[in-house]
Amino acid sequence: MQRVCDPHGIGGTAAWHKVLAPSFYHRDPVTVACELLGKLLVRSLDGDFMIGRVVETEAYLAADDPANHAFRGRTGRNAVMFGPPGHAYVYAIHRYHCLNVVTEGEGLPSAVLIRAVEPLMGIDRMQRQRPTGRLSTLTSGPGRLCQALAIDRTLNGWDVTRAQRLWFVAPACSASVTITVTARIGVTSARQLPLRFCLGMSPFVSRGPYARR
DNA sequence: CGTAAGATTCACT
DNA sequence: GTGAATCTTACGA
Repeated sequence: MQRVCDPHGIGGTAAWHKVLAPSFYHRDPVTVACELLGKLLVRSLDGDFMIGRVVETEAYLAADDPANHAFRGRTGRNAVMFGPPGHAYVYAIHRYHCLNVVTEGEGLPSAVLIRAVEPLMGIDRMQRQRPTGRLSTLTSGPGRLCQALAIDRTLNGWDVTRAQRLWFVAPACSASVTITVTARIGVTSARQLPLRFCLGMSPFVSRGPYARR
């Protein structure tokens, strides 16, 4: 079992966080999307640590999901989704990037989009990449969090189970969470499917009644 | 090679 | 709520 120390004590005193292993991602995207809520996204850059708590995710299914980039087969852009689970699928949209984690594997092109995190650590470093007056708009959106955490295409295909550059951990202290399920944001097809998952009442989500301005 | 579309964000009305 | 910015990717000629 791989572990990483939390130098700032996020998650409680003397916290040791378990790095999420390949088996965590080797499941269906809905399960992974729900279980990623409350986990910590860790970005290591130039010796700095940036950490955010995952508060909003979306699942993109391998079958019968026209909103999935892989719906019409493998292309240069979506190739990572056809690879092993636990790797980052990063793509560009307009001026921004979006971070996904590949799930399932076995040639099933499914993934979970990370839509929002709550900034916990390395906030000064995040603000350097994405200057905002308010903390509530620093990482509340898929493009925003990638800008704040300096995530771009150079991380496409990156193995997020190795605790280098970009990875996820389970906090040492975690409480049970309430999950709100809604339709996905921004997609132009399969708008009805309930595949967006938010931590209940978190003000750091991108949209919804609890999103802070 | 040209063109259209997009899992976004921001400024503005 | 609406529209523009902006740029990569996909696809057809």
